[in-house]
Amino acid sequence: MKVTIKDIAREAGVSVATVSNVLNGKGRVSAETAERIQRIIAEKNFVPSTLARGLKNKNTQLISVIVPYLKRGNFEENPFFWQLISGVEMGTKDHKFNVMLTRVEQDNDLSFVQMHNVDGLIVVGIDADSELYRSILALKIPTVFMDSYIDQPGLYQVHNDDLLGGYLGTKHLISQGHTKIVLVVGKLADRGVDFQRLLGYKKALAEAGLAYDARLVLENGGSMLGGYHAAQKLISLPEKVTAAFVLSDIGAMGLIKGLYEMGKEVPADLSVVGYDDIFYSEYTIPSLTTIRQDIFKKGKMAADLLLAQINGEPVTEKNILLPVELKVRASTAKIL
Amino acid sequence: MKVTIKDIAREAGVSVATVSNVLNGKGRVSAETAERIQRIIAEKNFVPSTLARGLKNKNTQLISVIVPYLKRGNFEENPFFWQLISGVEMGTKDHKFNVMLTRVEQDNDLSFVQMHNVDGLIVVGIDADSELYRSILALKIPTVFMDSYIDQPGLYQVHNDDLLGGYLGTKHLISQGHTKIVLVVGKLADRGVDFQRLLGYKKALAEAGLAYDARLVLENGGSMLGGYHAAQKLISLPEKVTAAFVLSDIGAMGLIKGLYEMGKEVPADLSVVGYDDIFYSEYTIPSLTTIRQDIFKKGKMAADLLLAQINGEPVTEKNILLPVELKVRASTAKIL
DNA sequence: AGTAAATGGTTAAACCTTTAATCAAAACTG
DNA sequence: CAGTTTTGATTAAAGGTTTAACCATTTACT
Repeated sequence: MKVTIKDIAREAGVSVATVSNVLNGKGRVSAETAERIQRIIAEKNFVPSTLARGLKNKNTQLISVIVPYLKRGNFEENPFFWQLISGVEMGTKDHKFNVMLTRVEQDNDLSFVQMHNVDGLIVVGIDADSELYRSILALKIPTVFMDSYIDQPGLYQVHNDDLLGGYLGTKHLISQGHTKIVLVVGKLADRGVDFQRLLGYKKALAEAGLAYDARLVLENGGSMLGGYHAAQKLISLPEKVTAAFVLSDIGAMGLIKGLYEMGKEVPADLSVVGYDDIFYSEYTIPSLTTIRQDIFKKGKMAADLLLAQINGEPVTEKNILLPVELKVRASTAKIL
Repeated sequence: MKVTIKDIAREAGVSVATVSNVLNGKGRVSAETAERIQRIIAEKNFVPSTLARGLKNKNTQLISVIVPYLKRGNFEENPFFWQLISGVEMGTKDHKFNVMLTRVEQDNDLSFVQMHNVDGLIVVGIDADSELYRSILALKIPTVFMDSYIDQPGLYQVHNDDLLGGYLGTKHLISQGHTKIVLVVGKLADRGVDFQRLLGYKKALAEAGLAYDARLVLENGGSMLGGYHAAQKLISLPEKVTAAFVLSDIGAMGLIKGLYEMGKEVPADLSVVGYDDIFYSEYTIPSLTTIRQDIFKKGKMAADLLLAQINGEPVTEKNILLPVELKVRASTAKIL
């Protein structure tokens, strides 16, 4: 059936310990023996069982990406997550690690971690105030948090510079003469990614001597449909706004669509800035001005950081802040 | 450290065998004892190790989704895959199975299957003529093929009715008066998804008494960029075409963008039909007429089929054909 | 030559479960 | 009451690998 280390040992006329030693480059084994064993391994296409290994060593070469529960659709809809996961997969592949994808529902069931002896966790966008967060910490296994802004020293975290992103997007609009700028956010909290971007938004306003108006901040615009609905809210605002900064590209797409259906043109009637620079942003009509964050790279970074943590390697910086960049395209224009 | 079956046994004052028995509902154990053990298990939050279990039983509650190598970007770009995987994840979750995501590169390295003792495989869009396909079969583990149209009885396969899809999209355009219809495909082969759709395209043409013209079939249009380039090819065609049927929504988005940049309007100058009905298709401008396939459901179906296979349950039909549907939106219009 | 050190291995226990085989006690039989 | 069946458990082996502790040769040193 399945070829085991025993088969190799028998074939090579040595003990299993010796085979194990050449497998792991440990112990003492002569060059010839090692070579012979290697040859037989290749010949018989032997792959050591991670199960048996893990049982002994407590490691499984398996990490898990946890995406907190989002209502169905939202998750699949946003390429952001997929690019991220793709980056993680890429980052682990070279190190012979595999990635398990696990969507944790409201029950916060993390039993798969113990079941599969997962070596480490990458957690995306979690609230430090949640039950899930506490459960994850209780696991006491190597973990990297992404896009979570958890205010606790010692944690491994990866972010893009969201404050800067919020600032750049807003500043760009201001530089085009806009003064009434709607900010469309997913969920407003006193921490997290959107909060940081809001800080950047405020900073840019303040720098330009513009007053911050909380009524211009529209919530629940994180999804396509959310952005679409935000269009109506935006139109019915008492003051006349000339620009919108939507904190996700898919939200921006929804918003533009909503405006379009109400006869408003982008950017003629309203300038729109998105956030993320997903693949589609270049291909929408009009193409989307947005804040670019290298999502793929972020995923890869998180993987690197996690593997370093798992292998007990020292890292210079546990808290990584990646750059963002303003991509000016066709959805924003100077005010007349 | 980690709580094991031994800890439970000690606490309950029984042997580990007894604990194992209540865990698996086997053997004979009195109601009281069983209850006491259950209580302690819950109390101590004990989860049996899949590693140890798998070592004994040869099953790991782990399946893997294999996406054949695609050039980077293409994979993350197409929400199709993600919806699919999301469906798979959903389909396995209830059965306490977990999903490993594995991108197989050109090296066709499937060693992770043996390493992790993966219980089953879901393979997306593979060519029956490839090395990878042969390697997968050689594994001799439960497998479901999706979107592969492998002409071999006994295999578990899931498809949408691609021939019908090709037919419906073409017929829709013909019904609007179009006679010169470009077909933009990913890769033309003598089998597979695109081939089936091509068959449908031809069928609709034949039915309408229109001649099939191979020059109207444009290749390499499966990605966004591919669709974008297809726009130029389309324009420079000797005959004047009035419609395009692009066999992926993202390709259609690219095409529309390409046309737009060359001053051509959709649907005024050219009608466009896409394929897949991904999330964005409703939000593009103009919204995209497309062939809807329930991708999420397809993923879930594949998962169900795989689990049935793994558990040795009888299935009535190994070869599942799911329906497709024409969604008429704004990117197609009657010819003047 | 006699001892010490290096070389190339082997043995056996451990990791955590499952399960077939076994056993003792209790509950039935007639 | 002696024998049989049922009940409720236990023991021990097995699954594939790693690794510390050993051991027998060979080589090096004075």
